[in-house]
Amino acid sequence: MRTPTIRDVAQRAGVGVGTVSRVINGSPQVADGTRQKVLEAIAELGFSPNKAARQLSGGKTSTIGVITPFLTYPSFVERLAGIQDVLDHHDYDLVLYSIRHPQQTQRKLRDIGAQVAVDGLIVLSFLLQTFTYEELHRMNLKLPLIAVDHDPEDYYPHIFIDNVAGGRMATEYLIRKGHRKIGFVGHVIESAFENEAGFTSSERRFEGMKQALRQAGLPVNDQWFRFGAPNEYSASEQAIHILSLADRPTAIFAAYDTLAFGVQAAIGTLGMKCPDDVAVIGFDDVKAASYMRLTTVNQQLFHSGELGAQYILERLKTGSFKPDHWHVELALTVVERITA
Amino acid sequence: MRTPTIRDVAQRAGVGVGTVSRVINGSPQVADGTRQKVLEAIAELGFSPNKAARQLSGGKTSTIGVITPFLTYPSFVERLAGIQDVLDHHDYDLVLYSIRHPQQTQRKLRDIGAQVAVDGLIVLSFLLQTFTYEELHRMNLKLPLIAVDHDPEDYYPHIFIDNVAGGRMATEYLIRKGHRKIGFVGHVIESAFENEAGFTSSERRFEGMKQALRQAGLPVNDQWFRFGAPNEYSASEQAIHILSLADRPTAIFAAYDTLAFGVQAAIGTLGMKCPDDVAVIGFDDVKAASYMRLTTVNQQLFHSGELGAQYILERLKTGSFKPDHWHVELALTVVERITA
DNA sequence: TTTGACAATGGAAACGTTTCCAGATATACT
DNA sequence: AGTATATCTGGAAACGTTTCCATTGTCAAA
Repeated sequence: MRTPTIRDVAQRAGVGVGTVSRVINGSPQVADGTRQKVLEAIAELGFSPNKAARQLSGGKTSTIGVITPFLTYPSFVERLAGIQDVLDHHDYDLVLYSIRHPQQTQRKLRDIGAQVAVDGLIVLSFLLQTFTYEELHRMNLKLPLIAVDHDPEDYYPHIFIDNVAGGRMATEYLIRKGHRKIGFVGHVIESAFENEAGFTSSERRFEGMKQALRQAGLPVNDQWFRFGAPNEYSASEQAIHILSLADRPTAIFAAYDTLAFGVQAAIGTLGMKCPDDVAVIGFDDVKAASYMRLTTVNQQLFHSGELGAQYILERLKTGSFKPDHWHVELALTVVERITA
Repeated sequence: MRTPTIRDVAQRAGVGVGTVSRVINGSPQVADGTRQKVLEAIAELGFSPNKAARQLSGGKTSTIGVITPFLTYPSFVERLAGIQDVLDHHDYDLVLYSIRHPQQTQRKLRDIGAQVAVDGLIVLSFLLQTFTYEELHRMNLKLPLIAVDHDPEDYYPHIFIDNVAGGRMATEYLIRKGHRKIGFVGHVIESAFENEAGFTSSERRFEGMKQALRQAGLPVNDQWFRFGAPNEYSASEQAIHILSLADRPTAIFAAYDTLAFGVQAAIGTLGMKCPDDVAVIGFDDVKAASYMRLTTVNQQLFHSGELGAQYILERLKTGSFKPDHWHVELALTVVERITA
């Protein structure tokens, strides 16, 4: 048997299709008795409105797109979870776009806009070059857009953190703990993709660290700063290098928690003890960090996703972003656990 | 200016809409010259077919749904990445459904089917009760379905592993390494959700372990087996309990890598060394396992996602699943690193 | 030249909603 | 009773494709 349409419902309830549509969409313009009949018919037939038709006719998709570069970074996933969570509560679907090559970005965005497959777009932990945002803005893409974990320079609303300040906080924490010789393990910008995409949080955090060091009159020793690929393994290698130096730091700041885990592993490998011989502080406060007892800088990953979804839904409902929601900075806090 | 429609393209190219449609869909029934004209018009106008209209008319959505219970388990994410990867190469979109309460499952599935929002569904690491599958089957849901990491008892095609055998492999590996006293840290089925959902890989792996133990004539000591929440922290607590026993095991098998990380942490906390005092083996071979140098059982997470997507796409193209693709068991291998 | 077969093309109908306008009915006021 | 007003309802048009059928043009064989 065919899946029932709105017309079947109308017939069964003995009303017109318009009325059924009004009931479905919660219009107040329906008499209670009529609404009741329609609701019954809907239940009896197990009717559920066809999404495509709805979309074609009304222009609404009940779908939000999320566009992200790498799926597997744990921080991305936590943000995604936050988004999914609020979308789910509002009966919105979430479609996931993932960009592999930066060249795709333009085309993909244009396609998404043209196909009208989503009502709005969350640009997650992304990394459009600013000029792309500018172009987007110029080509007047109709799609509401919000950036999470990136700063599109006032072209679009965004939720972001101050990475430089975060780097300072982490460093100052270590200084307060009595450390004078502090190292850094970060992410080198190597691949064309990451570079073009503007993947600079590691750099910014490092910048903050240097500021704090200088301000405290502590040594800024280039030998203690190493940059590699963004995974535990590489971080571990960098850390081993640093810690094998004759004159080695007593604490290491890792640009991401993932890197901090690698540093911890390195400390074990070298037969040292973590808080005692070398302290470690990370950045992000990924879920695993709490289990690993890593002292780190919390940046409200999950919440950033929630907020992004919330704001864009609100934008969809009211027609515009609230002025306060154009430039939302999330607070950072040092979470003290056992590694520093 | 309005976004261009197929009609605009037709007009510009001086042909009929039917012809444009044929060009878009790669029909061979178009003369080369005509095709050329149409292609040019498309490029000039920046036309991109409207998805909703296409869907409504043709019944195809170019979208695959993925339905999963918990977004944040790292193993789910890796599978998802595999799916995303092949979908992307075939220009399919991926929409993510996430189920919070098992009661939703039925309704959600029915909705997804009725709304015709996706062409096919990948039931990921899920956990429908078997009876749900049976019901689904009975209600003759038109949607092609494939299960990844779960076994819907021949009602639907599925990609799965033999968890019992995996548990045996892990245990036998430890035995081969000379261990005689082996503990287990697993996942207790506590919440109604997980229970109904049939979340039994931990149990099955434990079953395999007991088999191996018995077969080798080794002690099956209930004191060495502990079950808790599926996170590092809980695992760490369980491990501390086990390792504080006067008569303690020399090796621990953790049901998931995540748990193994907790066990490793516990070992550190207790001032023991990992391979020497207590060996640890995990299960899953999550990305982080390699960085953590965890010895574990690899179950081809990413590949399972790829396969699921591949098979369902094939099903969409050919109209049916290949017989070989109804019951696909993925091979398991012990990956030897440093923790055991 | 005629016929038949076939390739290429145009365009109407159909897909299932929402929206808008017109009509019907009920209510309130004079 | 008559009129104005407000509420409720029915149904046609529109959304942008795909698909199918009819038509035209071309070529080969008779």
